[in-house]
Amino acid sequence: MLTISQLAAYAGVTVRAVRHYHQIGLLPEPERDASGYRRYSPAAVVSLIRIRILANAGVPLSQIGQMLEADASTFAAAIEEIDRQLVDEIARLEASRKQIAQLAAGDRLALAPEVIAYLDRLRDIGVSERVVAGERDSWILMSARWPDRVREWMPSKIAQLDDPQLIRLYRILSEIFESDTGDDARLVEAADILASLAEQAYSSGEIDLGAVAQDDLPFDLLDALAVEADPRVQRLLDLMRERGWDGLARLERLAEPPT
Amino acid sequence: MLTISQLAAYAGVTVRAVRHYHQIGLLPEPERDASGYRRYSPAAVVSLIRIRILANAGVPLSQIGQMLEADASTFAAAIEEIDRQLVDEIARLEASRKQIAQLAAGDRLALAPEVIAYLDRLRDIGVSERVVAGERDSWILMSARWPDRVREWMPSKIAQLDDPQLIRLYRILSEIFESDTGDDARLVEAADILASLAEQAYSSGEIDLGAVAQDDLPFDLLDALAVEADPRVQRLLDLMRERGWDGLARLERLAEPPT
DNA sequence: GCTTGACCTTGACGCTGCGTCAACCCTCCA
DNA sequence: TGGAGGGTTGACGCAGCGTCAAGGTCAAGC
Repeated sequence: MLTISQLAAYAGVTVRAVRHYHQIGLLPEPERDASGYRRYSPAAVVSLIRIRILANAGVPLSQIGQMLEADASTFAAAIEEIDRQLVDEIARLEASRKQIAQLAAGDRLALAPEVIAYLDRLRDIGVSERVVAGERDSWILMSARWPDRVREWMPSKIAQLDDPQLIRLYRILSEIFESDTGDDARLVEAADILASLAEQAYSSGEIDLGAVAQDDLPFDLLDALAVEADPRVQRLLDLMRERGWDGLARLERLAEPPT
Repeated sequence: MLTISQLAAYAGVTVRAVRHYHQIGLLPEPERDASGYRRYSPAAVVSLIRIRILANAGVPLSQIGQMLEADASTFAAAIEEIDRQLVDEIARLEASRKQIAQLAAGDRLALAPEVIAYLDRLRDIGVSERVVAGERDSWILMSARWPDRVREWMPSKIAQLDDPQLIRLYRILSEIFESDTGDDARLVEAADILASLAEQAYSSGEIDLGAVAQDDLPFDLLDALAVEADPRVQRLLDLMRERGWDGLARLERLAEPPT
């Protein structure tokens, strides 16, 4: 007859594990000796090892009991199911590794390389860090909402940065938000350029980001984010409304031009 | 300003998860409105998404806070560590899949194919199912204790089954344990053969399972297992002692032959 | 006979990342 | 004004044990 620690040692598990198996009814409680100690027969070692074989194979403890009693076909089906779950879990971890590799590859926010390129391009044309940070946050939101489509959109966004009007717009915005003064004339100028660009896009039938913009991620959120970062953005929004446009991240023509 | 459900929806997580992040201090609690509701700024969406990016990459929540504040090299080191853990975990699951494949391959106890072959061989030479089951349980214990070495030992074990004396021994044992009578003459015969085989092995310098037998897995356990399966094994053990041998699973010559 | 150390007992909390009630309050809309 | 659909805190549950806590027991040496 064996004590619990001997049993555990033979089977290569901890005493605590054995007691746990008793608790959940996986391994039957043996008789106790006079002092209340559990006393095990050698056969218990075999039972315990069989349990561990299944547990090591990834079978949840809650299923092991049934599996040890099951007939061959039931057993095989259960095994297949467990294997499917293992495959899924492995796939999930592999996906995590890819994510982590992206993070390690310099970019701490897992933005697509195209977005990184876009932000770098902004810096190249003289856009201030503050404005770039605002753009970055916006693209973080966009990437979270449309992780796949963002990469498709970037080439045209990058191409647009060749437009001298757009470059001028970004530079003005940089100057405004780099300074602490409320330079309203600059804001008006920015609004004019923005309205002009919107007009061009509208007449050429170009609809910035496609139909996705309709309902799903309110572009209002992006605007609100910008306003929060710098309240002067609110003034810019107002100026745009005066010019017949609603929003900023996504411009929409107002139904009725305000009086 | 956003409610908690809007925040959660934008970031693609559950409300419960957001509250959990508050609880563990990962996401700062926002101001409450007059009725005690949490009200979030748009920037909170970005914070939350950043948290999720790391979490999805397999970073434990407890580390995400520090990682978001860490400098580049600390961050990189942490990433590397996480990746190592992911690799380990994947390896563990792959190992489980191998185990499971073995189980699916017909053998429900994960015995090495060599052991299965040995047991089949026993059946072929006419050994009864009961005795084979006893052998199987013994090899389950052996495999648990020496998972790698068992496979090396089997070829010689299988070769030994060509010995007519051994075949005869196994057949006698089968007859004994298949019948319900206490046929002592048969037991004596078995003991004689066993002693003779032990003598041969001893004189040829063959030490059954090598030095492993010394201390680690008491072969007494195997003997006790057999006695438990059928008490008549005890008589066999006694007979062997009379013949100067101790044990059964592993025979050892007694220092002093009993009087 | 006494101490000491190793081993046994039950009971309970901790870990991870939330899911899922429960019981109650707030807001908005028909 | 009533009901649906938000929000709030608090608590338990999940898997598989690890790890105290607070004792009782056993074998050995003095």
